[in-house]
Amino acid sequence: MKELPKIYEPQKVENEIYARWEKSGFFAPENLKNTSGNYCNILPPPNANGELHIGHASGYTVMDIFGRYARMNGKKTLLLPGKDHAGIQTQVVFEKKLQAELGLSRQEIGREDFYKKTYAFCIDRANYMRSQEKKIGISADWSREKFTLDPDVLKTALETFVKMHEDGLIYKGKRIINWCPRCGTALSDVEVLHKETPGKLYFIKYPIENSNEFITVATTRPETMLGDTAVAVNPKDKRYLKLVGKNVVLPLQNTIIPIIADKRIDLSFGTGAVKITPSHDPLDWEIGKDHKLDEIQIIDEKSLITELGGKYAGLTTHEAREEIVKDLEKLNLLEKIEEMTHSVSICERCKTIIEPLTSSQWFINVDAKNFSLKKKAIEAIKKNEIEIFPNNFQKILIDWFDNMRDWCISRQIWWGPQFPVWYCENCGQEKYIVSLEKPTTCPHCQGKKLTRDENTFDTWFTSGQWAYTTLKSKEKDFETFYPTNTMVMGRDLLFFWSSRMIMMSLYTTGKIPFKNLFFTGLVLDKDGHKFSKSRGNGIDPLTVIEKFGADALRMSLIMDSAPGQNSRLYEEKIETFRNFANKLWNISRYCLSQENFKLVEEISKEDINSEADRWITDSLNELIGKTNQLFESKQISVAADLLKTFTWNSFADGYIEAQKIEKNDKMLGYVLDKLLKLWHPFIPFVTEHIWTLAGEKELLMISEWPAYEENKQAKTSSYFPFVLSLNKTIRNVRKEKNIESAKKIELWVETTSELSKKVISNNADFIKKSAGVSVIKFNEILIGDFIQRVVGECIIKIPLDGLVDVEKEKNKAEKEIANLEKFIAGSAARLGNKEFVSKAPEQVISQQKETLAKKQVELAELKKHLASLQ
RNA sequence: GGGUGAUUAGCUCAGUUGGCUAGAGCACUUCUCUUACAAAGAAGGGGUCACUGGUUCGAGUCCAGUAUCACCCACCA
Repeated sequence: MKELPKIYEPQKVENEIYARWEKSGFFAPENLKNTSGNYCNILPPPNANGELHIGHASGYTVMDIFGRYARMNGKKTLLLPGKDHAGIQTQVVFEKKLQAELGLSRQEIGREDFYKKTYAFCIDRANYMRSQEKKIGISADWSREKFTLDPDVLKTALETFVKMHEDGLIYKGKRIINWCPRCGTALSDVEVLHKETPGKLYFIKYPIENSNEFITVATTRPETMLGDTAVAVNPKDKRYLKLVGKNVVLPLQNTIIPIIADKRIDLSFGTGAVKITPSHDPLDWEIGKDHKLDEIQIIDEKSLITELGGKYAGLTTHEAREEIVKDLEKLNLLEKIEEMTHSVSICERCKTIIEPLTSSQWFINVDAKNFSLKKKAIEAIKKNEIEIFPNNFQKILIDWFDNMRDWCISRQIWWGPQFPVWYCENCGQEKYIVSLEKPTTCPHCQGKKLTRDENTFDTWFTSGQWAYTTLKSKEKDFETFYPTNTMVMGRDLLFFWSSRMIMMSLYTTGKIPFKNLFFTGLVLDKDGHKFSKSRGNGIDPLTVIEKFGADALRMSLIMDSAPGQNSRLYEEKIETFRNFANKLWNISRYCLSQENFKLVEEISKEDINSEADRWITDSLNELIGKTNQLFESKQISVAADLLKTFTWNSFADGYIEAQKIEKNDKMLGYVLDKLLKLWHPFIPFVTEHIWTLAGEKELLMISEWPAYEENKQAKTSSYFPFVLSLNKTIRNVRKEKNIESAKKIELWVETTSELSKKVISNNADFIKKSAGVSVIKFNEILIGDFIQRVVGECIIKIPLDGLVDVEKEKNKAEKEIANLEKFIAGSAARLGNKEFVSKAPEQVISQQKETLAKKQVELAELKKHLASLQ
């Protein structure tokens, strides 16, 4: 056996290990042998415009852990990777790049060229990101990797548009939408953020027609009054009841507009009277529609006042506001201005203030009569067809669907798939043709001059179909793997993505897209802040991997966190897992250094010789059972924690130390074999590396997951822990009395328990060696100074002439007696309680009785001890 | 305005059908370079599980309310 380095160096082996996995072909499901059942996770496609960040790494780790677990459990496993073209975001990123590097705007290079260049940019980024994904260790099938703009993927997505249009779920209409003046496009509701901003509330007096009276309205945006077509009050508002039905003269515009009543008006806000601007406010637009009010668009798509704004035409909204306020003051129509904070809508991507506008856009009717997307989704979720982790997100999602409004899917950007919609020069915009291919003639007038709709799709329209557009690249994959098993995503994508996938999939395939939906929380920095460029607190996954190894990164991302909960990442934390990988490495190094060591899959009864052997095999079996359970309930961080405790405390500190005295190489090989397998999903690199060093030819990645023996008796497994606690007690005494490690001590045991005696005798060598004991005596009379402790049913005495501090010993004993008495009192009271005895499960009662008996023995011994000290 | 989550050791957090004299890692104290590992080993200190009630034989765990923090949603003109 060649000399192995003392310290595990992931940097030197990870790339090579990944290359072996890839070369083996086992990332592709069809190459896996003896499979039963399928497992599929379509990986969320990251935006192909940058690089991986720690959030991606977090999700990928979770997916890979589940994927590797499934593969080792004999499932035909497919993790399908991909990239997203990410419409608006990529356009924003690439426009900046274009400006910075070439000083050009997209308009200057033109739509076609811009598209080509952006495409090339995305492909380039995708290649780079793929190399990052491999570094993390994702066992994905790269031969199936997809891009949202791949022709086959896109075709499936666009076919959905055609079908939805045929089914009447798509309509084009002039409605109020969120307009980003910087991006120059409409946005859906979820792409708009709200920010609390200080502002002013202007109280403006509107003169009532043919009267000297006024009605005062309050607004934060006085400039929109140019487009007012009504003033509304609540029908229950007694203050204004008599004014309903009358008209007011709209100041500055001098038009006559009505006073209407609408129950959506809040009596308590402002003056209770609201100016209605249907063209520039969502609520006003709805009220306007219901009351058949005119829509006057006075702000254009560049945030400038239109011709309809009279003398203010051409001003920016900001300039117009100042002018209007001045003019109102001159007319003595401005009653007052109050300071207030209100929430302002901003663009999710570029943070520009959103301008609500009426505009002609394409929408999906999410609540159509023949197929209500939202109702179908709610139904599926309520029926638990999709299990959501954490479970409480179910309610949040249902509430969101309940309130979902029609989905605006058209964007006026250049980057993204264009609508498969055509217009004929003769027939105009009203009579459009929906068709994947460009029609040769207009079906209405046979005209031949056809142009394509310039709109591009909302990114979420294509990524919302990702679960099946990817699989449909190979029809057989779709049949085999759909619906998929697991979907993992960040909680920030709850509304953006999970919701859309559920709706779109139910519509197109009639089935849910995935059976399990697992949300990861946000990864935050040490102080709980989000990672951001402006804060400069980013942690680059590759830097971490270079410094600590991919396994350490993976562990630090999934530990200390429950589904949907945020977690914090910082170097000290990553370091502890680097240390763990090194511990496992050294455990293995020790095992490998043993003479006839090899990994063993099975052991027989004859291989179990000592208390320690029995204990470790029983505990290992129990560990496997618990790990399986935890995997099933998706509690991977708890599972990893359990594995860690077993590996470090039970195996390394307990078993291996004992095994040094009573050798059993076969047992070492057995436990290590199982541990490498159990650990593999979490820390695939170091486990695969050790596996190979141990002489295995097949890859650990496709080895069989350890079997749990359900009916295994574990009666004797508590004997060895008793030996360990005996050891600990002796060491504690040594420590307390400052006995140098070279000095041997005697151990006098007093016990009536034959079993305890037997267990101690059986493990005498181990106790002697590891606790520095020269001789063990049973039930003999000891004369002279000694320290006494109680362990289980034994009193142990350690003769120490001149070292015993009687006062200290007394104090210690008294304190312990008080503790025990308190516990015994409580326990006895419980057992004396008829209700407890009749209602608690048998197991709890017997356990309670057992503990009580033990503690009573201890107490009696301690009291004897105390008496002897008097 | 509505909702969700959090509140457990100095710090970061686990604790999923209620059975716990409440756990881990880091940090801390003391000792040890003992032939797998100082990125380690050994021993130890540290918590009325935010608060108030309730249900229960039994509550960190379930219910109701309160407080603080965080996040999300919203058509607050």
